[in-house]
Amino acid sequence: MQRKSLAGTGCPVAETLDVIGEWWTLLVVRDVFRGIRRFDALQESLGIARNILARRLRALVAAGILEKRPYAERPPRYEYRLTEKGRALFPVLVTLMSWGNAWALPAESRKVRLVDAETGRTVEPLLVDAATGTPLDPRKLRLA
Amino acid sequence: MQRKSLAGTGCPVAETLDVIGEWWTLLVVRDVFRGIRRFDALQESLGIARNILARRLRALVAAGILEKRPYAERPPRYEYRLTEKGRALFPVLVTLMSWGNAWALPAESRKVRLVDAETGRTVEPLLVDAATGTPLDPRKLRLA
DNA sequence: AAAGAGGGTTGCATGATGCAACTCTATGGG
DNA sequence: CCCATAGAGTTGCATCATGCAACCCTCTTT
Repeated sequence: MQRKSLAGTGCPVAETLDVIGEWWTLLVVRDVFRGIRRFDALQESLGIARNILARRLRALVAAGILEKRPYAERPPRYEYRLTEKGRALFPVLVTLMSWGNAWALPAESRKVRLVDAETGRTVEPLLVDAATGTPLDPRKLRLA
Repeated sequence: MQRKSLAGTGCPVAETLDVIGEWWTLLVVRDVFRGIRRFDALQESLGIARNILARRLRALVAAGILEKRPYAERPPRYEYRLTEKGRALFPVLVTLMSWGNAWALPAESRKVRLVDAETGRTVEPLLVDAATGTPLDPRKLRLA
Protein backbone atom coordinates (compact mmCIF):
# COMPACT_ATOMS: atom_id res chain seq x y z
CA MET A 1 0.00 0.00 0.00
CA GLN A 2 1.68 3.10 -1.19
CA ARG A 3 1.37 6.19 1.02
CA LYS A 4 -1.48 8.10 -0.53
CA SER A 5 -0.50 10.97 -2.77
CA LEU A 6 -2.10 14.30 -2.00
CA ALA A 7 -1.61 15.54 -5.55
CA GLY A 8 -4.33 15.94 -8.09
CA THR A 9 -6.92 17.33 -5.72
CA GLY A 10 -6.76 20.87 -7.06
CA CYS A 11 -6.31 22.19 -3.52
CA PRO A 12 -3.16 24.30 -3.41
CA VAL A 13 -2.47 23.37 0.22
CA ALA A 14 -2.63 19.66 -0.59
CA GLU A 15 -0.52 20.05 -3.71
CA THR A 16 2.10 21.91 -1.73
CA LEU A 17 2.19 19.34 1.04
CA ASP A 18 2.53 16.64 -1.58
CA VAL A 19 5.83 18.26 -2.57
CA ILE A 20 7.27 19.41 0.76
CA GLY A 21 5.12 17.62 3.32
CA GLU A 22 7.32 14.65 4.02
CA TRP A 23 9.24 14.18 7.22
CA TRP A 24 12.53 16.22 7.14
CA THR A 25 11.86 17.95 3.82
CA LEU A 26 11.19 21.46 5.11
CA LEU A 27 14.05 21.22 7.57
CA VAL A 28 16.40 20.48 4.70
CA VAL A 29 15.08 23.57 2.94
CA ARG A 30 15.47 25.61 6.14
CA ASP A 31 19.12 24.59 6.44
CA VAL A 32 19.83 25.46 2.82
CA PHE A 33 18.30 28.88 3.54
CA ARG A 34 20.80 29.16 6.37
CA GLY A 35 23.62 28.57 3.92
CA ILE A 36 24.26 24.88 4.58
CA ARG A 37 24.73 23.43 1.12
CA ARG A 38 26.63 20.16 1.30
CA PHE A 39 25.52 16.61 1.97
CA ASP A 40 27.69 15.93 4.99
CA ALA A 41 26.99 19.32 6.55
CA LEU A 42 23.24 18.85 6.15
CA GLN A 43 23.45 15.35 7.55
CA GLU A 44 25.32 16.51 10.62
CA SER A 45 23.21 19.60 11.17
CA LEU A 46 19.94 17.68 11.02
CA GLY A 47 20.94 14.32 12.45
CA ILE A 48 19.02 12.70 9.61
CA ALA A 49 19.84 9.24 8.29
CA ARG A 50 22.07 9.47 5.23
CA ASN A 51 19.86 7.37 2.97
CA ILE A 52 16.84 9.50 3.80
CA LEU A 53 18.75 12.71 3.21
CA ALA A 54 19.85 11.40 -0.18
CA ARG A 55 16.25 10.58 -1.07
CA ARG A 56 14.95 13.98 0.08
CA LEU A 57 17.61 15.87 -1.86
CA ARG A 58 16.84 13.89 -5.01
CA ALA A 59 13.13 14.67 -4.61
CA LEU A 60 13.75 18.37 -3.96
CA VAL A 61 15.94 18.60 -7.06
CA ALA A 62 13.32 16.74 -9.10
CA ALA A 63 10.67 19.15 -7.82
CA GLY A 64 12.76 22.13 -8.92
CA ILE A 65 13.18 23.49 -5.40
CA LEU A 66 16.89 22.78 -5.12
CA GLU A 67 19.57 22.72 -7.77
CA LYS A 68 22.54 20.35 -7.60
CA ARG A 69 25.70 21.85 -8.93
CA PRO A 70 29.35 20.87 -8.82
CA TYR A 71 31.58 23.09 -6.74
CA ALA A 72 34.70 21.08 -7.57
CA GLU A 73 35.80 18.55 -10.14
CA ARG A 74 38.57 16.14 -9.33
CA PRO A 75 37.28 14.94 -6.99
CA PRO A 76 33.69 15.59 -8.09
CA ARG A 77 31.88 17.42 -5.29
CA TYR A 78 28.37 18.84 -5.27
CA GLU A 79 26.37 21.39 -3.41
CA TYR A 80 22.67 22.22 -3.31
CA ARG A 81 21.23 25.67 -3.89
CA LEU A 82 17.75 27.10 -3.80
CA THR A 83 16.04 27.90 -7.06
CA GLU A 84 13.53 30.76 -7.37
CA LYS A 85 10.81 28.20 -6.65
CA GLY A 86 12.67 27.19 -3.52
CA ARG A 87 13.24 30.75 -2.32
CA ALA A 88 9.49 31.26 -2.69
CA LEU A 89 9.08 28.92 0.27
CA PHE A 90 10.50 31.58 2.58
CA PRO A 91 7.07 32.79 3.77
CA VAL A 92 6.12 29.23 4.69
CA LEU A 93 9.22 28.86 6.87
CA VAL A 94 8.63 32.25 8.45
CA THR A 95 5.04 31.49 9.44
CA LEU A 96 6.08 28.11 10.82
CA MET A 97 8.78 29.85 12.82
CA SER A 98 6.35 32.45 14.16
CA TRP A 99 3.88 29.83 15.26
CA GLY A 100 6.63 27.82 16.92
CA ASN A 101 7.90 30.87 18.77
CA ALA A 102 4.43 31.70 20.01
CA TRP A 103 2.96 28.27 20.68
CA ALA A 104 5.47 25.44 20.60
CA LEU A 105 8.52 26.74 22.45
CA PRO A 106 8.50 27.03 26.23
CA ALA A 107 7.65 30.57 27.26
CA GLU A 108 10.98 31.26 28.88
CA SER A 109 13.08 30.06 25.95
CA ARG A 110 15.05 32.48 23.86
CA LYS A 111 13.03 32.74 20.66
CA VAL A 112 14.59 32.69 17.23
CA ARG A 113 14.13 36.07 15.60
CA LEU A 114 14.38 37.45 12.11
CA VAL A 115 16.82 40.35 11.85
CA ASP A 116 17.67 42.74 9.04
CA ALA A 117 21.14 41.75 7.87
CA GLU A 118 22.19 45.37 7.41
CA THR A 119 20.64 47.29 10.26
CA GLY A 120 20.39 44.41 12.73
CA ARG A 121 16.86 45.51 13.55
CA THR A 122 14.42 42.77 14.61
CA VAL A 123 11.74 42.11 12.02
CA GLU A 124 8.29 41.00 13.16
CA PRO A 125 6.61 39.07 10.35
CA LEU A 126 2.93 39.76 9.72
CA LEU A 127 0.54 38.48 7.08
CA VAL A 128 -1.55 41.25 5.52
CA ASP A 129 -3.80 41.95 2.58
CA ALA A 130 -1.46 43.34 -0.07
CA ALA A 131 -4.07 45.82 -1.28
CA THR A 132 -4.94 47.43 2.04
CA GLY A 133 -2.13 46.44 4.38
CA THR A 134 -4.59 45.15 6.98
CA PRO A 135 -3.78 41.92 8.85
CA LEU A 136 -5.67 38.83 7.73
CA ASP A 137 -8.46 37.66 10.02
CA PRO A 138 -9.47 34.02 9.51
CA ARG A 139 -13.01 34.68 10.73
CA LYS A 140 -13.67 37.24 8.03
CA LEU A 141 -12.28 35.27 5.12
CA ARG A 142 -13.56 32.45 2.95
CA LEU A 143 -11.94 30.24 0.35
CA ALA A 144 -13.21 30.48 -3.21
CA MET B 1 13.26 2.27 15.22
CA GLN B 2 10.88 5.00 16.12
CA ARG B 3 10.52 7.86 13.68
CA LYS B 4 12.87 10.50 14.99
CA SER B 5 11.25 13.30 16.92
CA LEU B 6 12.08 16.81 15.84
CA ALA B 7 11.30 18.26 19.23
CA GLY B 8 13.83 19.52 21.68
CA THR B 9 16.07 21.22 19.17
CA GLY B 10 15.08 24.73 20.14
CA CYS B 11 14.38 25.57 16.50
CA PRO B 12 10.84 26.89 16.23
CA VAL B 13 10.41 25.48 12.72
CA ALA B 14 11.39 22.01 13.88
CA GLU B 15 9.21 22.21 16.99
CA THR B 16 6.26 23.23 14.85
CA LEU B 17 6.79 20.44 12.36
CA ASP B 18 7.04 18.00 15.23
CA VAL B 19 3.44 18.91 16.10
CA ILE B 20 1.82 19.40 12.69
CA GLY B 21 4.33 17.88 10.30
CA GLU B 22 2.87 14.43 9.92
CA TRP B 23 1.14 13.22 6.80
CA TRP B 24 -2.49 14.47 6.72
CA THR B 25 -2.29 16.63 9.83
CA LEU B 26 -2.41 20.05 8.20
CA LEU B 27 -5.12 18.93 5.81
CA VAL B 28 -7.28 17.98 8.75
CA VAL B 29 -6.71 21.45 10.18
CA ARG B 30 -7.51 23.02 6.80
CA ASP B 31 -10.83 21.18 6.64
CA VAL B 32 -11.76 22.23 10.17
CA PHE B 33 -11.02 25.81 9.10
CA ARG B 34 -13.49 25.25 6.28
CA GLY B 35 -16.15 24.29 8.80
CA ILE B 36 -15.91 20.50 8.52
CA ARG B 37 -16.07 19.34 12.11
CA ARG B 38 -17.19 15.72 12.27
CA PHE B 39 -15.33 12.47 11.95
CA ASP B 40 -17.27 11.02 9.03
CA ALA B 41 -17.31 14.31 7.14
CA LEU B 42 -13.57 14.71 7.54
CA GLN B 43 -12.97 11.13 6.51
CA GLU B 44 -15.00 11.55 3.34
CA SER B 45 -13.62 14.98 2.49
CA LEU B 46 -10.01 13.85 2.79
CA GLY B 47 -10.20 10.23 1.69
CA ILE B 48 -8.01 9.38 4.67
CA ALA B 49 -8.05 5.96 6.34
CA ARG B 50 -10.32 5.99 9.39
CA ASN B 51 -7.72 4.67 11.82
CA ILE B 52 -5.23 7.31 10.74
CA LEU B 53 -7.83 10.07 11.04
CA ALA B 54 -8.64 8.89 14.55
CA ARG B 55 -4.97 8.98 15.47
CA ARG B 56 -4.44 12.47 13.99
CA LEU B 57 -7.49 13.88 15.75
CA ARG B 58 -6.31 12.45 19.06
CA ALA B 59 -2.89 14.00 18.55
CA LEU B 60 -4.33 17.39 17.55
CA VAL B 61 -6.53 17.41 20.63
CA ALA B 62 -3.59 16.39 22.83
CA ALA B 63 -1.54 19.22 21.29
CA GLY B 64 -4.27 21.72 22.11
CA ILE B 65 -4.94 22.62 18.48
CA LEU B 66 -8.40 21.06 18.32
CA GLU B 67 -11.03 20.66 20.98
CA LYS B 68 -13.39 17.66 21.05
CA ARG B 69 -16.84 18.55 22.28
CA PRO B 70 -20.20 16.79 22.30
CA TYR B 71 -22.84 18.26 20.01
CA ALA B 72 -25.44 15.68 21.07
CA GLU B 73 -25.98 13.22 23.86
CA ARG B 74 -28.15 10.18 23.28
CA PRO B 75 -26.58 9.08 21.05
CA PRO B 76 -23.26 10.63 22.06
CA ARG B 77 -21.83 12.54 19.12
CA TYR B 78 -18.73 14.68 18.93
CA GLU B 79 -17.29 17.44 16.81
CA TYR B 80 -13.87 19.04 16.60
CA ARG B 81 -13.26 22.76 16.85
CA LEU B 82 -10.19 24.92 16.57
CA THR B 83 -8.73 26.42 19.71
CA GLU B 84 -6.95 29.76 19.70
CA LYS B 85 -3.71 27.84 19.23
CA GLY B 86 -5.26 26.13 16.23
CA ARG B 87 -6.59 29.34 14.69
CA ALA B 88 -3.05 30.72 14.97
CA LEU B 89 -2.09 28.24 12.25
CA PHE B 90 -4.04 30.25 9.70
CA PRO B 91 -0.97 32.10 8.35
CA VAL B 92 0.75 28.77 7.79
CA LEU B 93 -2.14 27.49 5.69
CA VAL B 94 -2.32 30.76 3.77
CA THR B 95 1.36 30.74 2.83
CA LEU B 96 1.13 27.09 1.79
CA MET B 97 -1.88 27.97 -0.36
CA SER B 98 -0.08 30.90 -1.95
CA TRP B 99 2.93 28.81 -2.83
CA GLY B 100 0.72 26.07 -4.25
CA ASN B 101 -1.18 28.56 -6.39
CA ALA B 102 2.03 30.02 -7.73
CA TRP B 103 4.24 26.97 -8.09
CA ALA B 104 2.43 23.67 -7.70
CA LEU B 105 -0.81 24.04 -9.63
CA PRO B 106 -0.81 23.97 -13.43
CA ALA B 107 -0.76 27.51 -14.81
CA GLU B 108 -4.17 27.25 -16.44
CA SER B 109 -5.95 25.88 -13.38
CA ARG B 110 -8.45 27.99 -11.52
CA LYS B 111 -6.58 29.02 -8.39
CA VAL B 112 -8.12 28.95 -4.96
CA ARG B 113 -8.46 32.49 -3.68
CA LEU B 114 -9.07 34.11 -0.34
CA VAL B 115 -12.11 36.39 -0.33
CA ASP B 116 -13.51 38.79 2.24
CA ALA B 117 -16.68 37.15 3.55
CA GLU B 118 -18.54 40.47 3.64
CA THR B 119 -17.43 42.40 0.61
CA GLY B 120 -16.47 39.44 -1.59
CA ARG B 121 -13.28 41.22 -2.53
CA THR B 122 -10.29 39.01 -3.34
CA VAL B 123 -7.54 39.23 -0.74
CA GLU B 124 -3.93 38.84 -1.80
CA PRO B 125 -1.87 37.64 1.17
CA LEU B 126 1.53 39.19 1.67
CA LEU B 127 4.12 38.75 4.40
CA VAL B 128 5.51 42.07 5.65
CA ASP B 129 7.51 43.55 8.48
CA ALA B 130 4.89 44.62 11.01
CA ALA B 131 6.85 47.74 11.93
CA THR B 132 7.36 49.18 8.46
CA GLY B 133 4.88 47.34 6.26
CA THR B 134 7.60 46.40 3.78
CA PRO B 135 7.56 42.88 2.25
CA LEU B 136 10.11 40.44 3.65
CA ASP B 137 13.12 39.72 1.46
CA PRO B 138 14.92 36.47 2.31
CA ARG B 139 18.23 37.79 0.99
CA LYS B 140 18.27 40.71 3.41
CA LEU B 141 17.31 38.76 6.53
CA ARG B 142 19.18 36.56 8.96
CA LEU B 143 18.09 34.30 11.78
CA ALA B 144 19.22 35.18 15.28
C1' DA C 1 -37.11 -6.52 13.67
C1' DA C 2 -34.15 -4.52 10.53
C1' DA C 3 -31.63 -0.87 8.73
C1' DG C 4 -29.08 3.26 9.10
C1' DA C 5 -25.90 7.04 11.23
C1' DG C 6 -22.04 8.40 13.73
C1' DG C 7 -17.68 7.47 15.59
C1' DG C 8 -14.61 4.75 16.09
C1' DT C 9 -11.29 -0.03 16.66
C1' DT C 10 -8.84 -4.28 14.91
C1' DG C 11 -5.92 -7.21 11.77
C1' DC C 12 -3.23 -7.61 8.10
C1' DA C 13 -0.02 -6.22 4.14
C1' DT C 14 3.08 -2.99 2.47
C1' DG C 15 5.79 1.37 2.52
C1' DA C 16 8.83 4.65 4.88
C1' DT C 17 12.57 5.50 8.41
C1' DG C 18 16.59 4.69 11.30
C1' DC C 19 21.14 2.69 11.85
C1' DA C 20 25.46 1.00 10.73
C1' DA C 21 28.59 -0.61 7.57
C1' DC C 22 30.35 -0.31 3.05
C1' DT C 23 31.58 1.80 -1.66
C1' DC C 24 34.00 4.84 -4.82
C1' DT C 25 36.90 8.69 -6.32
C1' DA C 26 40.59 11.53 -5.26
C1' DT C 27 44.11 13.97 -2.38
C1' DG C 28 47.81 14.24 1.07
C1' DG C 29 51.40 12.42 3.66
C1' DG C 30 55.35 9.14 5.08
C1' DC D 1 54.03 2.84 -2.97
C1' DC D 2 50.73 2.39 0.87
C1' DC D 3 47.66 4.08 4.15
C1' DA D 4 44.53 7.57 5.99
C1' DT D 5 41.12 11.06 5.20
C1' DA D 6 37.30 13.59 2.94
C1' DG D 7 32.99 13.93 0.45
C1' DA D 8 28.92 11.92 -1.25
C1' DG D 9 26.31 8.47 -1.35
C1' DT D 10 24.40 3.19 -1.41
C1' DT D 11 23.06 -1.28 0.71
C1' DG D 12 20.92 -4.50 4.21
C1' DC D 13 18.31 -5.15 7.91
C1' DA D 14 14.88 -4.13 11.70
C1' DT D 15 10.99 -1.54 13.11
C1' DC D 16 7.46 1.96 12.64
C1' DA D 17 3.64 4.23 10.08
C1' DT D 18 -0.09 3.99 6.58
C1' DG D 19 -3.78 2.01 3.78
C1' DC D 20 -7.71 -1.04 3.45
C1' DA D 21 -11.53 -3.51 4.74
C1' DA D 22 -14.24 -5.47 8.09
C1' DC D 23 -16.12 -5.12 12.44
C1' DC D 24 -18.17 -2.99 16.98
C1' DC D 25 -21.29 -0.18 19.81
C1' DT D 26 -24.97 3.06 20.71
C1' DC D 27 -28.93 5.10 19.58
C1' DT D 28 -32.92 6.36 16.12
C1' DT D 29 -35.97 5.59 12.40
C1' DT D 30 -39.12 2.66 9.52
